[in-house]
Amino acid sequence: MPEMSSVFPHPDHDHGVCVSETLARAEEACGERGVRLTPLRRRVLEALAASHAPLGAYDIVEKLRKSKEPAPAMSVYRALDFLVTEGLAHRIESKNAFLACTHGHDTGDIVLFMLCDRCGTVAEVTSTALGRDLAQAAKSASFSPKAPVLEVSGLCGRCMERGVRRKVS
Amino acid sequence: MPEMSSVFPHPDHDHGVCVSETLARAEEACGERGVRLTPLRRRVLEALAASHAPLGAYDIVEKLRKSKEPAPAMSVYRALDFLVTEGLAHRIESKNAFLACTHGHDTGDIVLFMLCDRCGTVAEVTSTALGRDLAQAAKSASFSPKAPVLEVSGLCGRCMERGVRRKVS
DNA sequence: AGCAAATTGTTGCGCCGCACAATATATAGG
DNA sequence: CCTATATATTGTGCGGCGCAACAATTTGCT
Repeated sequence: MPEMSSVFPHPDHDHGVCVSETLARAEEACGERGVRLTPLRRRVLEALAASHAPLGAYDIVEKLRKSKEPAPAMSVYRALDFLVTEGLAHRIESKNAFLACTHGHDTGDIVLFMLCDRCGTVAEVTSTALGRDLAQAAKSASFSPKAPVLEVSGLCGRCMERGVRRKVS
Repeated sequence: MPEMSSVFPHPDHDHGVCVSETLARAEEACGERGVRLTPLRRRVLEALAASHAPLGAYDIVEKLRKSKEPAPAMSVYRALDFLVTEGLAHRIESKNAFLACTHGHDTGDIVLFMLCDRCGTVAEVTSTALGRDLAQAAKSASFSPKAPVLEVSGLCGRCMERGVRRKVS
């Protein structure tokens, strides 16, 4: 059982696979829980899944505006709320942006986001050690933790080697 | 050497001490670094130090508006930027709010914020274990970390015992 | 069809911060 | 010491983002 469950995606990989897999898992999860993945929510999740860099709400509004069925900002926000609540997407607090959850972890997992300042890509990793220390720190402070926000900005390996500035779709 | 360097402040302690000590350290730090702690910046820091709950920018604007020398929102934002840059205050990303740094840690320390959802108080703790695991996780992902954001919301011990909802000044 | 609940659309307001202008402060030369 | 120039700080106007409140619509169920 590896400590890390994921790393940075390669910039040239096939997004179609991520998108279809993410949507498939979302459909299934919603079905099980008896909540509805409406067309709008599906389209928002689709937009998120097509990017491994976090998208701002208005980035999505813009994407939808260019498509056949635009949606007002408020509706996009609500769809994002839904997706985050259902664990299908994450909110990146330090960027006020959102990210599709690409590898469905169980709720309760401790997730750490590494944000590359240059290419914008995000690695979503789970660390058991981090979770243990977090619990330990909370215990020492008599604190009962609920929603951990663990985000680190920096440079991904690829951007450190090459000086290239290539944004991921 | 304790693992944790600080916990939640008692709601009934003397804020005057926090404020004066924080300002004193700020004066000194600015003097050493050759940057200026202008009256406005000082007043903003003072407002932050008087509260152990994070303050939004407009909370501070409001405080200043009630005082003798109001300041426009933009100026407050700039003062906050300055304070954060100089390590005299922290930005709480998950709340879009700011907090005076009350116990000057060296730059480079890994800091974890525990935010009480009920009373709003924040505990600012440093964990060496957390820092080690964070570095380990980064290494595994070939990631070069820069600015860690570690925030956990939940309930502080005091709020868990009593059901009282008493906001800290 | 008819009703309750959920979802989406519309309006509006407050927060956030950029870009430019005005002012205050530091530095150099006479 | 005084002024001129560069630098740093603060003020103002404005546009974009985030979201609350209410209205309109759709969906699920009987």
